[in-house]
Amino acid sequence: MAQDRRIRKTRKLLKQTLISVMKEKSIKHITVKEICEKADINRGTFYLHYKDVYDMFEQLETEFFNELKAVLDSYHKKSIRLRDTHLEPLFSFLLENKDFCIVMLSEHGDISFTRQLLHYLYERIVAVYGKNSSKLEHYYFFVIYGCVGLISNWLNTDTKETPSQMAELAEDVILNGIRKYL
Amino acid sequence: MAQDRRIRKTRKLLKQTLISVMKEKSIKHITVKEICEKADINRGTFYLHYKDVYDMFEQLETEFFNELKAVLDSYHKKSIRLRDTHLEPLFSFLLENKDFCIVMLSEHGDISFTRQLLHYLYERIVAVYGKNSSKLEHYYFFVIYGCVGLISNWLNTDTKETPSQMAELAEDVILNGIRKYL
DNA sequence: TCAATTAATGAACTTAGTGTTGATTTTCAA
DNA sequence: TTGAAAATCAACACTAAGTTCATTAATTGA
Repeated sequence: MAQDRRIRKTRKLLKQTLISVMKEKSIKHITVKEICEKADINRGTFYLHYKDVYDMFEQLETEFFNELKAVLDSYHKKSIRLRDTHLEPLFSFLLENKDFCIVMLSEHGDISFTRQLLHYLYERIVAVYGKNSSKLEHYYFFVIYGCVGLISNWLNTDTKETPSQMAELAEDVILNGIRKYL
Repeated sequence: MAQDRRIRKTRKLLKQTLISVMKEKSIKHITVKEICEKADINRGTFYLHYKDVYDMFEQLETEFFNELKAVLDSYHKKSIRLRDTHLEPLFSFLLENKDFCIVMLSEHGDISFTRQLLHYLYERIVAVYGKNSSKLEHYYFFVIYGCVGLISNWLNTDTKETPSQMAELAEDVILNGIRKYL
């Protein structure tokens, strides 16, 4: 964490402004000039912290995934069930960062956020179940993309379910499919 | 389809060039200038056809999804099985457009392609199984994202399986989950 | 094959955002 | 309170965007 209060305040303000602007328009049409004007921060100051809009975007991502990793690691081995060790804390963390996640996963976001989330889930599932056949690999991809779909739909329908309910639902569909619901 | 041969040739060349450049770098860093130089086409000519790089990108997408829709509609009701009526023709069409799909779904692509593909699959699944509870809605999102995951992994691992094999695999994991494979 | 039409080119131009610099002011931590 | 460092401000050169218009080349259909 940055020591100097000025640095903390500047970065926080720029971050809030970027997320706020992303609610209205796509990351690809956002300029450094616009962010700085809305944040009322000198454009030169922006360049003291970030190379460009995408560099800033990536730094926010990195921050987010480091936090996520720290949270999930703390749940290590307290229980045997997937839903307790991985799914429930995952959904809880996403709920805490709801606004951020919604814009990042939306059509205004960048493909790299979704891909990093997928990559992260992939690492987790391989760590738990190992890496065997190419067929199993296909299933892993199905499941991790599927979870991102669940997450996206959950966040965009006012998170009516609790993280715990979502974890149960996710575990069920991962393991048993949707046959019984059709 | 455009009548004038000059128009057809110009657009085809620009399309090939864009896809080729996207193999090396992300859409967000590609300029009109670069495309035109690589295609050896006057920059002014580009603006006769497209507003900007993203407008071009969107037009290619639209073309692609119109074709996909036409293909899938032709399989209507020939069989009762999901894998025959939807999955097999879907995988076949994607295989035919492999190069295009790989770059569009890659980290060099734009989020809008993935989202349009998801949107399209969503419409299909709702058409087949209807729209009931919010719980079922969650499952739909799980399944359609899951399919995109399967597609992405399949295309990026040299499409070792046939479209028919992928259709069977997809149907199985959608309906029954992955319990038996762990 | 010819004539009318229309697409593509080339050059010029304005506009807008980028990224950097250096001097100056403000804020911070110790 | 003071020295250090962050933020500001104005100025700068640079690059790509997007438009205009006169000119050249290619196409279609009669």
